[in-house]
Amino acid sequence: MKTVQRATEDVFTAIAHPLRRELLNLLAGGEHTAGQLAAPFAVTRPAVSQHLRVLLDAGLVRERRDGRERRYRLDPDRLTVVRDWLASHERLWRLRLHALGDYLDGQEQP
Amino acid sequence: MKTVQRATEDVFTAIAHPLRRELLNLLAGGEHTAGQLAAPFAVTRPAVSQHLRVLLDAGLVRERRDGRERRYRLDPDRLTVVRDWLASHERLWRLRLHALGDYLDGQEQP
DNA sequence: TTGACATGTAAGCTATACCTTACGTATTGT
DNA sequence: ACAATACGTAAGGTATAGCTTACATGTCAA
Repeated sequence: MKTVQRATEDVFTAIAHPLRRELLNLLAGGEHTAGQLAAPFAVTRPAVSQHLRVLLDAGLVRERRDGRERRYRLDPDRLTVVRDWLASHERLWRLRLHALGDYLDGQEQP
Repeated sequence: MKTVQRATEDVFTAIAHPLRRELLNLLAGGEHTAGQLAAPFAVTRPAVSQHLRVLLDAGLVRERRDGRERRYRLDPDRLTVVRDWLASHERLWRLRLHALGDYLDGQEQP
């Protein structure tokens, strides 16, 4: 019986919400203040603040205090979790394709 | 004001749940029946069935009826959504690293 | 110092994700 | 025909995600 648990700091959960992905996209353009990040969206500023918290907990984003502002920047290291999962998946899939190809090759020329 | 909406068939949401990722991992090993997919987990069979539905809606998995069984297989095409998002992200980040590198190069040798 | 600003946090509401048990529906074997 | 099998779906409960408004905190500027 596999038991599966979920962590608040889960990267997959963090990138599941479209608004959070938009925030990451903005941050890919460089450091931004909380206000700059909140401005483009229809939701309230506290909502964005809470989304930023999720990204922080997931380790995707770092915070730097600068006077009365807080500047956020991307920390893309933890995205490797996603890339690795994706890569292992594609590797497995490729193996299966090869197996299928070999099988078909065997059928073609008996 | 950017408005952001969420779709049930969202791939990112589908892969957010660890159990669903486990299911995809199993399916990467080839076609499985619903029962085979449910067996390894601590949750009930209907729960797994509902997770499979989410994966179906996201287009990550296909269903084939075979007698009284249903066989599921991976359809990895839609994973490109994730890979593309990741790739564009890494591209942007690489640009930023280059920009930073150029800046530092400029500083080193004034 | 005092007021305006930038921001996070608290409290509370609503929608929904996720689980369970109970049931319905084909399909297979006897 | 009948019982067993392999499933999906319905109904309902509970936790929590995600939003809002109201408030607290720290900083700048006059």
